[in-house]
Amino acid sequence: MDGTRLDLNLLLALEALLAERNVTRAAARLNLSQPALSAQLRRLRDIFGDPLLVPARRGVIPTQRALELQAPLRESLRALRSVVAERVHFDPSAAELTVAVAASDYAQCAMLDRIVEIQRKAPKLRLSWRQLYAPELVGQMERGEVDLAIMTPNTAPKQLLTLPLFDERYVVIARHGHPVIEGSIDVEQLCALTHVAVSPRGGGFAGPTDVALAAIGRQRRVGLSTASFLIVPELVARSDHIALVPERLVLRKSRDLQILEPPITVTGFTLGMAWHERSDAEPALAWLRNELDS
DNA sequence: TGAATTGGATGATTCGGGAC
DNA sequence: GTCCCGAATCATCCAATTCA
Repeated sequence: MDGTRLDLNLLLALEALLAERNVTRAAARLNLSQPALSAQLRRLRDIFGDPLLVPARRGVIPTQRALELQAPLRESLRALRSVVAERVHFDPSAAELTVAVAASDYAQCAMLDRIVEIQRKAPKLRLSWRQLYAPELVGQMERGEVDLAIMTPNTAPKQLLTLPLFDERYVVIARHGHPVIEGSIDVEQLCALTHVAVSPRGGGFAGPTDVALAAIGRQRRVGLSTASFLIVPELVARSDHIALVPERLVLRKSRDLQILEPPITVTGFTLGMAWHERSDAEPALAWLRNELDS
């Protein structure tokens, strides 16, 4: 390899090519024309003495050498971006930008206080919430359609960087004046009453509650499945149904609902953030992540 | 300061492979 | 066989940089 001919732009080109696996899209990502990036790829091949990316059915696929380069290249560029970013001062009070955040409606609800505080500190910051769909998240972030995702880190795509924010637990909710439930609930009542369940993708009737019940040889009846978390407290408040929901969803709902300790152990979850390496050193996004984590 | 070099853009073309 | 897509290449031009 002839290292004297290597410049940073070529490494950025290789990074984009490895991420997109398509010369045309990688060129668009770098704001270059396809022939210009093709020429950079030619120089990279010349320098590394390896084809690096070879034509495939759709786009290009990396050679073994290119795959070996991918991780160290990512780390090196990340370090370089950090060095540059440290010198850029971000002023939240004056910053005018729009940040796209993917999250479930529960996650939006859970982060409400922090969002209000962030918008107080950065009044010109516009947050664009969009529905979280994990399988498309990496592509959305690579295309710049999503800057940050609020999700459980263990379900985040492996290509993304993650940071846990807080642990969440489940509580049982029932309406005040419920004919059966008053102040507490036992396993018999939990299994006898009709539940409202959330299935973000729609149509599902099983969740962590069913896993916990199955572990003790019991089951429940889900009478209503909804794709939205936010509607569940309202449904429970207006019916004799009950629900197991993340605690932060109903923290301010005790006037309308009884919030009860579950009679079984339902495994909670960790809510966190996920973001793409390309925005890791972005000062505004780094500031936002730091605020969400505070 | 002007020539040489470098890198990128544009437009056109070729080539290979897949879909129909 | 034809069409489409994507990669690669070529010719030409332009702007920025380097160097004598």
